[in-house]
Amino acid sequence: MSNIKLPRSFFERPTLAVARDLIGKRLIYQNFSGLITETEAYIGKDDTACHAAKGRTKRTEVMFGSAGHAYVYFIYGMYYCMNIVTEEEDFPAAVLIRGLVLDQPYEKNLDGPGKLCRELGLNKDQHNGLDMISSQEFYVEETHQQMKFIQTPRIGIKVGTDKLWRFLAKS
DNA sequence: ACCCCGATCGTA
DNA sequence: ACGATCGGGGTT
Repeated sequence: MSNIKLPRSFFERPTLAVARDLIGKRLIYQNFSGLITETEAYIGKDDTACHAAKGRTKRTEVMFGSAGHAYVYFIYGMYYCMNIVTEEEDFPAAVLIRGLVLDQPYEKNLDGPGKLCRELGLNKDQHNGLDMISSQEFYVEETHQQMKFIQTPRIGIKVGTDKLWRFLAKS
């Protein structure tokens, strides 16, 4: 069991590679920990499904910042979704964390980005913009799980469904 | 000041 | 497959 926190260089890579490689890594938040089982990539201004496609605004600002920071946004009047910023500064991109299997209670499945944030208590006020590299209670850890995965179109969006930018662990 | 819609969820 | 839900992002 390695306790190696993923370094910023892990997130400063192409977003698709980060989204793929996050499958099977362990997300740590306070007393919660679990394996990431589902991710989606949102990549730059040319990706019409990406919030940053409309440009740099107050909401999307963190996506333009440095990699390894949390981008947490509010949606549907009642849910939060949590992403990790990727790539170089000023290139707005992030990986949405859509699925997590908790270690405790054993293999509790958080399948869905809203459920995941609700269960962990992640929200915009407290967590948007947090640096997941310098934090000691909110970060991603290396594992040596070799999880297989499949790629599919992204879920719940009306545009950009032509891209296979969703990564899902194979069970 | 306001309008409109959404990177969802739960139930059917 | 669909309706509930409603805050706030982006624009006026």
